[in-house]
Amino acid sequence: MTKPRVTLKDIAGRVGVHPSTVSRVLNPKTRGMVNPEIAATIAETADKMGYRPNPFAYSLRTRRSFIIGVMIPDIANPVFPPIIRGIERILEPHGYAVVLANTDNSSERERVSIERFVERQVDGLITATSLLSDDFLVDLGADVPVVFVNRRAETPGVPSVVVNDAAGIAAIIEHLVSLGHRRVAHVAGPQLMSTGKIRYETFVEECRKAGLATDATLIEFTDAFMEGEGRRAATALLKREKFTAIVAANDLLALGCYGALADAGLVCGRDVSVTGFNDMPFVDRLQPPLTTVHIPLNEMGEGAARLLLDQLMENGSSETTITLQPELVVRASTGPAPKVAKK
Amino acid sequence: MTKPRVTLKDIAGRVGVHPSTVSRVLNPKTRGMVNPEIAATIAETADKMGYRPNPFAYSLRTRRSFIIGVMIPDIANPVFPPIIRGIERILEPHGYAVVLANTDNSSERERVSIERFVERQVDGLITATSLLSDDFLVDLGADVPVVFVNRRAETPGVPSVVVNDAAGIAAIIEHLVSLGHRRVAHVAGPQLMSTGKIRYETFVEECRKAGLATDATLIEFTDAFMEGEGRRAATALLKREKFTAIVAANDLLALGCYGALADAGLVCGRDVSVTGFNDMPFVDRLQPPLTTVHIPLNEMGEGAARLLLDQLMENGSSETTITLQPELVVRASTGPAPKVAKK
DNA sequence: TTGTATGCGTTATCAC
DNA sequence: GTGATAACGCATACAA
Repeated sequence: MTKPRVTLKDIAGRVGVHPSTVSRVLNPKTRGMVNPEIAATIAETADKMGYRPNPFAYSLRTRRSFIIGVMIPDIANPVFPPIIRGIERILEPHGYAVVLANTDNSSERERVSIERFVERQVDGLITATSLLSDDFLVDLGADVPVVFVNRRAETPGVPSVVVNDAAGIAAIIEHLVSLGHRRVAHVAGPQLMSTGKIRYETFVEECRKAGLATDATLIEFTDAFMEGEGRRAATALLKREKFTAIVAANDLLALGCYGALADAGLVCGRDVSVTGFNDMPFVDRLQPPLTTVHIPLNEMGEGAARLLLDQLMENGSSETTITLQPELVVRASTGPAPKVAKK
Repeated sequence: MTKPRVTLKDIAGRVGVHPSTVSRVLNPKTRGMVNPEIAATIAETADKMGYRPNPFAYSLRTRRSFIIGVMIPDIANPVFPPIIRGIERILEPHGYAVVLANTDNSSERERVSIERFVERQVDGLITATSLLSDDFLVDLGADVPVVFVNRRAETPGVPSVVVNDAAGIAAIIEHLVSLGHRRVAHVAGPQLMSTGKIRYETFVEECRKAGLATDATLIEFTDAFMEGEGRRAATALLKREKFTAIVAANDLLALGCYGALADAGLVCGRDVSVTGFNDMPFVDRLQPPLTTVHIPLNEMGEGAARLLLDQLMENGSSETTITLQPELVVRASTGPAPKVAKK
């Protein structure tokens, strides 16, 4: 039942040459070294015998695993599957397999995941998480190239692919202003994450520019980009402030705002407008459909994979940071500011 | 920069023993063979030197990769992430890494993915896809244990974890009957998949038992469990039949039905009731929230992982099939049958 | 152009 | 109990 695998030696014996000759033929880079006729014979019988290179032997020899580690907070967050597929689409044709690690936004789990990746000798690492410092991620205690996705690297020279968060937030503010909103609250993301920080800072800046209310009490920070945190934050805001719209730092937080509004008996999109960020799958089917900023998740994954490949192939990696443009998508969760700000 | 990895030989040299002794100490199974004192010294210096076993050398020797392949149709389908996390939760503590393959419901891609997995010498395979025949999956041309998840294996003795589809469909029919529905349509899944087939057959059977209309024209088959197919099927049904409810074979198809109803100017849950299957994430937030059958996705993944571990550890795998119980979740997409069936 | 020899880092089978 | 040695399958520097 367990058919023993065909090895180079088996083929060599069959053809009557030395295993190293077979090795040369089967390796594209060295195939030119060998007599074309005998090479053809070897290739043919290798094929006939169903030869499959032993990845362990290969890796042991070359120290290349052809495995890429991808670290994300949580695959159940709809933002990540499209990114992952983008990564795979680029990497798979090059022979790389992807191993995922969910960190659940725990720096401890990030650390452990990285440890596992290094043990497994991954050839590269793409991380969409952002708790650990750059230093830690960049210097893994091994020579592993890293690419950040959806997170800006502080260390210069470290490749990353991000969206223009500032432009997205600016578009949201402009949209809300055009609807007549003057008091806009912000459910801010974790300030340890570059996305949370930039969106927050841009929010403040754009409100100021637009002449909107800038009370610090209109802002509530969260510990994680998760629905529960969004709900908590929005509830707190509703308790202490008056406003007609909430800008959430991402879709999941916006979803939490939906919950908080429902709790308070307010109608989202009429009493209070809500905006998200990311345009993750299915938010167009929510109740009400979410006004948000669309970001090209697939392209982000593809870009990250390409940046990684650049490093792996030692190409003078021309670009180091890819910045993608977001796009405002207006749906029913935003509407004209009510004359009297509810609660 | 590239610190060379510490090897057994390095440790041996440091302690003054032979590498094989170090190997014995570092392997739990053979540690008992060696003098406790020297063993302690070795373990200590190994730790101090930051020893990490080389997985390639280990795998080359033992033919175990500690990698499990997981084949799914599409990670962007919200049903799968919870299953995957369930799998990882069980497998990770045992040292296994998971490599995913998306097949996009293409048997060709399934074939290629399996090929890749076998090449990479995965220790086991979990598949949530269902296009290829059992024979093909079970006999991979290598000695790789397989577990099916969310698919019933035809070949006896092949482990699988499934839900009681029949019970789920029966609960839906009972629910609809209690709401006064008499003409119920079915958007059936692909009949090549066990879930599609069983749900269809149960639908027919339960309608008969309940005395509902059983016209064959009330049923439309789809080619894939995808939103677009659901929309197409529901549109076709609306064109040719009268009914007050649609039972979709899963949530994604139900989502397609939403679209078709909207196209036809009908209000889901009032004019026509719609039900799904799976209770995938976010369907409780749809417009309207979807009445569906909840299935324990996490447990399915965990169960599959456990069945696989049973095979990997050569435990006399006691059970071979795990059947989980589904649960009807009533939401706003179902309501009382309107007096006059809207087209 | 091809064969020889060696080593990648382990585990396992021998002796001692 | 421990050391020596071979072997896992491959790539490659060197020799021919």
